[in-house]
Amino acid sequence: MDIPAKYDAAASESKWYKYWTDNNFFGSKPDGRKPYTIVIPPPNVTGVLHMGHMLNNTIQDILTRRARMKGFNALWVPGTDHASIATEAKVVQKLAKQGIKKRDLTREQFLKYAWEWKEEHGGVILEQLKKLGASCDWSRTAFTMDDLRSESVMKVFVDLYNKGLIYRGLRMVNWDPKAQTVLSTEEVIYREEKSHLYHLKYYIAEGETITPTGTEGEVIHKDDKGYYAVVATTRPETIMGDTAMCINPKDPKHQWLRGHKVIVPLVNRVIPVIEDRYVDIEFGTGCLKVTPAHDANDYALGQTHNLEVIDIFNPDGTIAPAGQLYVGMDRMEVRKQIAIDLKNAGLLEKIEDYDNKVGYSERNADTAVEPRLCKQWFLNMKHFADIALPPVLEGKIKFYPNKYVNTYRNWLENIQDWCISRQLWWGHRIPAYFLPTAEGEEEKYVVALTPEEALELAHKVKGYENITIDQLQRDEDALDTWFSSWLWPVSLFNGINQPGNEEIKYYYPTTDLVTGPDIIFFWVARMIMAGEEYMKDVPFRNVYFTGIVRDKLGRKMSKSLGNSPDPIELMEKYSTDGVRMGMLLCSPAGGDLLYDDELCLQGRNFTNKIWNAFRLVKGWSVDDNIPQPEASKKAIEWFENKLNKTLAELDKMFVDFRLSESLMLVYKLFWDEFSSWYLESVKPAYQQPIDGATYKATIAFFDKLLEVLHPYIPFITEEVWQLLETRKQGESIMVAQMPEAGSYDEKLLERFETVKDVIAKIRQIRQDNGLAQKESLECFAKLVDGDYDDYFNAVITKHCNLAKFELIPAAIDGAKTFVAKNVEYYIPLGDKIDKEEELKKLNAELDYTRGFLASVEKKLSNERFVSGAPAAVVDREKQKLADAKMKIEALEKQIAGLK
RNA sequence: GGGAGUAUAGCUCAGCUGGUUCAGAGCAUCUGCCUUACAAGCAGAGGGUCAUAGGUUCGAAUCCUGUUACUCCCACCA
Repeated sequence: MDIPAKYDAAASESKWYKYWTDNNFFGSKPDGRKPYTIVIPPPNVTGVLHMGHMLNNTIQDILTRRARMKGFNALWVPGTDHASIATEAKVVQKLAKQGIKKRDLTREQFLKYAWEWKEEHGGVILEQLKKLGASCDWSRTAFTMDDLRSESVMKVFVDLYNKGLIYRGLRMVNWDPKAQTVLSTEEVIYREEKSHLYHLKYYIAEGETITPTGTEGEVIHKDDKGYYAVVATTRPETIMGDTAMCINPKDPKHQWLRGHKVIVPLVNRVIPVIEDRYVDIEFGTGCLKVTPAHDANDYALGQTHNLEVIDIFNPDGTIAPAGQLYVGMDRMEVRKQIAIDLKNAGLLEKIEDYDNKVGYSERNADTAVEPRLCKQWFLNMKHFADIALPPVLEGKIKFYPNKYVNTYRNWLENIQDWCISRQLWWGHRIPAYFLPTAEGEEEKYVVALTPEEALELAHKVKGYENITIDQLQRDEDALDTWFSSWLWPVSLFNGINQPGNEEIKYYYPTTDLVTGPDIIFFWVARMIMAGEEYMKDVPFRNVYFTGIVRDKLGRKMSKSLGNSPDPIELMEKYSTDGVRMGMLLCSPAGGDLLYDDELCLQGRNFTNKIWNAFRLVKGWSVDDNIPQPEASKKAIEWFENKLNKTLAELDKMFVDFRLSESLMLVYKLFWDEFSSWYLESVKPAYQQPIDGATYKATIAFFDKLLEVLHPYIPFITEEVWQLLETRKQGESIMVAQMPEAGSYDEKLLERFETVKDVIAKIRQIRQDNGLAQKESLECFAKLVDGDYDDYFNAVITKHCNLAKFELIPAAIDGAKTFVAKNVEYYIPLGDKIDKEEELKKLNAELDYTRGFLASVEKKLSNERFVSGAPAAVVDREKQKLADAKMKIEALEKQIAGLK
């Protein structure tokens, strides 16, 4: 066979991916085997692959491929998420470029554009996953807005409404003025920002007289215009909505204000001074302006003190007519302008610098969220917290790393109701139908799957017995995207629409979930809720939380920093296998990962190593008539044991999701143990044939190694596996059986470690004396104590090119010498030996050993140690003592001999 | 403000219930080698008061307490 010197990754990748899909190796159907199931965290349908996806999906693919090879019926279900806000924003943006405004379109027209966009850009990310080698069952590709999923969402909404768990309520919610929709509390991220505290003068209303109360520490402001109080605020633009000023009743500074009224600056509205212990006396001036319509805390104050609510903002964040001033201006502009106007009016005392935390939309980082009072749909979360907490606390679901259990519990124990409605069109439209009502009358609605059913329900409402279907007004709002994602593990198997069907029974609960900790609340927790609610069982057994991919300086990867490499380019540069390895090499279990291109290089170098080992083995000619060399026989026995031990260790690591470590383990197995030790032990001399038995064993080992490596680096392993032996059409490493860990002899492995030590020392002597490998040496062994272990001598002979390797009774003078275990080794080099140098070395070792002996003796002479420590520990120390004494004796003899 | 986590070699990390995996791995560095599988390589070497101060113990990287630094999550004082 003609083997190219270089491995052509690109050709191999497309060839084998096609081969796998052509043979439907990724497909899964329920059968008699045990299932292994992963559902993909659905990426945004219009998204592109980033480094986080690379990591996440590499891990999922490793788990899936390994399970498949372990004999499970492995299924990895792919799909995409409609990502309501993000996608709608993109579509709006695109339309804006064409001069089309969303508000000029009907819902149907807009959705037509949105679907076009989805068809055009959707699925790119799935193609990219294919390049990564993802072994998803593509025939099952789902979309959160496809028919089955949509139907599931509707059914669940109606069901939860009927159970009384979904309700409609007027609440202070987080409003995104750019997307013009409400957000859930989880969708708001707070950022520290350099801001200002504006100190504003609120004059006491005309006619009010001030009498100091005489309280110690009282602060009364007065100027030529009268008495005034100072309010510190970060948001002067909201003063038009002020309906009270609030002080702490215990605040000594402001006792004089009690019971008075003050005038809102510029607006000139007279508002009461109210008292509430909520106000922090120490913060700012201790005076708080209360704007019930635009701050959650102020709203709560307004409720207790029965304050008027003046909403001064339009949905887009501009000032509404109710604000009276600055009508039509954007809130941020108003903030600047009002500061100037206040100053000019002498109403601004000062401006202080202040670090403030401002909420932003998670999906829309440049627009500050505005607290706003409006009517929305909510899901009662108390019930869901109650059913979702036990499975995690009891260990029915395991989190890796475990620390997230705390995070999870904390969230569930302090949960707030979930605002599930969004003022968007791209999404699942809420199946609620409003009944016609008179102006000012309370709203009435029914919830049903179809307009027809809604009409039936409406007819049962008193006074609506005769309305027609046209009079029903369906709610314009869509549902939060996560309201469909939370059903994912159930809806993918149609478990909502067709409970108890064959697929849901077989695949549910799924096995592992791989995702980022950033969506533990958004998604993981809610899937557990939905799973428990609808399947009465957990949606998955294990959740593996990946870290966040950072650059090597520890910064988050972001578009704006430009420190995020393009995954596709990486795969082209380092090969897909190389990048997969690179991702995994830097992902410690439970920590963030500091990504560096160097790691992909290391990965690519590894595939090259495999390729070269393959070239070596495949280059051998086999002669069944020559006897098997002793060295080969022993090396095979050793490697067999080594392999079994490693396989056992590997199994353990996978149980604990220690994937990065597992890769390092097999990396070393292949590179060090197999290539450097095993192959060098069995390698025939140049252009000499290899015996049949050794060849067969070597191929078998190689085979197994490839199989073990396949989940990590699927392409090169398939390529080499296919070439290593004649394979039948339709065979593939990805459906081969994963080698099982057999028994192994720990003692034998330890003995071989000594062998490595001896070989290394002889190599050192060669190097020190400039002796080429071609030049053969003689080596003599002298037993110091115990039994002589010559089991692997043939291996030593082979590695070190020894012409003679014998056991002798007495020391040899004037030879290079070293001690390993209980044997002294002598290598006569004639006059080449440098006595001075040798003595120096031996003396140094002698000194060290004596020091070591002293420390052991000290320990053993400590009676408290001897009596307190377990017998086994004491025995070990005694053994150390004996070994050291023996070694000292041997060294002393050698030194004497040299002299 | 509440909580969680981390601190071990230049870098990234292992080191579980204290004692032979006790000071380790990979990468990087340095020194030899173009030795017919592989220079994208081979053979070696150096490098750490285990953040810090105490404590428990015969014995601590490991357990406990304090301190410091960093990271993350939650809450949100205008």
